[in-house]
Amino acid sequence: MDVRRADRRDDVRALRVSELAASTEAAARSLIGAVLVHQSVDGLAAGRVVETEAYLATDDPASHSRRGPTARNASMFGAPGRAYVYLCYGIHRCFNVVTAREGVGEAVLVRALEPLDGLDLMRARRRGAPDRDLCRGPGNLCVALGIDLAHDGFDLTTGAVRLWMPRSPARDEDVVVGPRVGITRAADRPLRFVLRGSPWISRGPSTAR
DNA sequence: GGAATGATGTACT
DNA sequence: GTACATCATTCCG
Repeated sequence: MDVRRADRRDDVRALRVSELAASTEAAARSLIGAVLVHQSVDGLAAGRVVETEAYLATDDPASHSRRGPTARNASMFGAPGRAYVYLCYGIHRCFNVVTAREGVGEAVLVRALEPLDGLDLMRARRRGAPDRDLCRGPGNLCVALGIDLAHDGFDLTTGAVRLWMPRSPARDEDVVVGPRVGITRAADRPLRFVLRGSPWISRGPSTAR
């Protein structure tokens, strides 16, 4: 077990649900630098958010909420500050932070983390992957942190999976904005946010200076 | 190095 | 049947 617990870092503070609601794009930007922690029976694993994408309720044909609630996306329409975890391509899990008020259907997809705590646990969960890839990509980071569909709808302020906000928000010039990746519809909209120069990004040109 | 491919749940045509 | 907010592996140059 790591000595330095991620939820006792002095560079983060508790998430306030109200700060997510103003706009999902703003939330996606402000989540850069946040710390995501999962305390499970196997131990604690945590990483710093370095890549996010906003998915909106209106004029966003790439969003799961575009056609209203279903069994799968129900928590995306639920309370803000909770998790929306879904199965992607029948195999992978993707973790989102619900941002908009109940009934609206907006969320921020977390696409990559810088591993911080519980590296050995992550390595065991990611069997054979190099450290560089432990939390690279939305499916991979869920494996590394042990996040699965059971966490769908979890309250990220009180539950086993928690989100801690950076005390010092990333400066505008340290966040690269660009088009979302891995989608075909609305693929040109600048709704992806990346920590400039981070080596932990999933892919794409967003480490550009 | 890059492109193609298979795995496969959910939701749509 | 087809598309999809993915990833690891295989094949090719």
